[in-house]
Amino acid sequence: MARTAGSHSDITGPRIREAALRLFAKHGYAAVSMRRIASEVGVQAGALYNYIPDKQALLFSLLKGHMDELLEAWEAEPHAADPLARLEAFVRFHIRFTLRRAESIFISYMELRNLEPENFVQIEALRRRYEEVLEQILRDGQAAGQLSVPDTRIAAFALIGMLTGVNTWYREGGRLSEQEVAALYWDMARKAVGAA
Amino acid sequence: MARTAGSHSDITGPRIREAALRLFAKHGYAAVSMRRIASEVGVQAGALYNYIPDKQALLFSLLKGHMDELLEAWEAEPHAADPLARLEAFVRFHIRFTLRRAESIFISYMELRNLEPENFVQIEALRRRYEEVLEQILRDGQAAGQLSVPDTRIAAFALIGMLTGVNTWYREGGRLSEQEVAALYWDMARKAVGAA
DNA sequence: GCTTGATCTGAACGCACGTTCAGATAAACA
DNA sequence: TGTTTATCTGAACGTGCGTTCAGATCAAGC
Repeated sequence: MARTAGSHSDITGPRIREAALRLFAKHGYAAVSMRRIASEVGVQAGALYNYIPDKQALLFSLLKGHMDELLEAWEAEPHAADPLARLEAFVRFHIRFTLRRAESIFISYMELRNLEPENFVQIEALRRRYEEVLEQILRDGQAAGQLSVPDTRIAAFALIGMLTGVNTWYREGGRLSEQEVAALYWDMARKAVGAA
Repeated sequence: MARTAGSHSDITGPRIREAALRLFAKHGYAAVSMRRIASEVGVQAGALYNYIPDKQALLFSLLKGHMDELLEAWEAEPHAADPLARLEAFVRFHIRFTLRRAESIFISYMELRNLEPENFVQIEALRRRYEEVLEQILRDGQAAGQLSVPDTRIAAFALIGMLTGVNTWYREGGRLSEQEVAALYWDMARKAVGAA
């Protein structure tokens, strides 16, 4: 669907990001050409440069946008005072986010290595902040005697790895609903950290 | 280190695979050129084609080799009859393998999407066979009343995700040894599946 | 209805890609 | 020592890459 010249700024901008996200997730950053993204949007490659300085900035913007959205969405979540309740909220939140933003989650793990150093450190810092959220919950729960893990830092990594793994097998319309998956993972996560 | 003409077949072959493995793991398949691999080996790009038909076959060969080694290494492991003991052996085996073959593990998750369809299905089948090993252990353990998971298939995915995640943070010479890491993960894995 | 300015086209830039192959080289064997 | 042959070089092939830019196009504001 070729686009004629004129003003489509409000449409084209978001569509570039959507197409890039989808294609990067499917084929990888390095394997996707600007021409391919442009053709998906229905535009010539040159037109992309009205919206982004270069390909690297496009990748960074996608990852930064994703991490910001992730952290903001967690902040917007109702915060229980009780550590165990907060852990359950975190697990369910993470599963939900992982399933609904599968492509973003995917590329923010896969494409870190394709970020230029100064972009990498920014994304890495945001990721650490998210991991820190979980670790703090575990520390609080441990202090409250509600759970027991050998090492809160490692436990945080282990839980996030376990939860994020859901997008290697989950397919919409499969045998389990999002709620059922969340319940299964919460059951295992709760036990893994030694909570009642 | 430029190589002069003549016979270095026994050296060059393995070195191509080692260089490709390292570079693919670091930068990704699509981002690594044949010239770059060749230069790492100390040879011109054309010389690679004495050893591999093309770039895709090189990737496939690395992934196939890795999966074969993984499955064979598990078979070679002493097999306890007791399901819980076998689960512990599997966890420790998987951690050990993940840490020692970090690059292979990494690309066999990351580069699946860069395999051509007929290559993909082969690797995918091997991966499923490995997952099936774990699921069978969980089923046996469940039948023996030694553990309790809500769904053996999902539990297998969750455990593998949790264990494999170790290579996102583990660095040799860090604060924990391989044995300590394995002990921590086994503690969490055991609890996660509701074993005593 | 005309002008302005944002938006897009289409061609071009230099460069690097995967792959091929004739010819140079040196190790292995007679 | 001379010959053979596996191995590697170096140049070339067509292709596609990210990016630039002059000029065409059209929506919006006067």
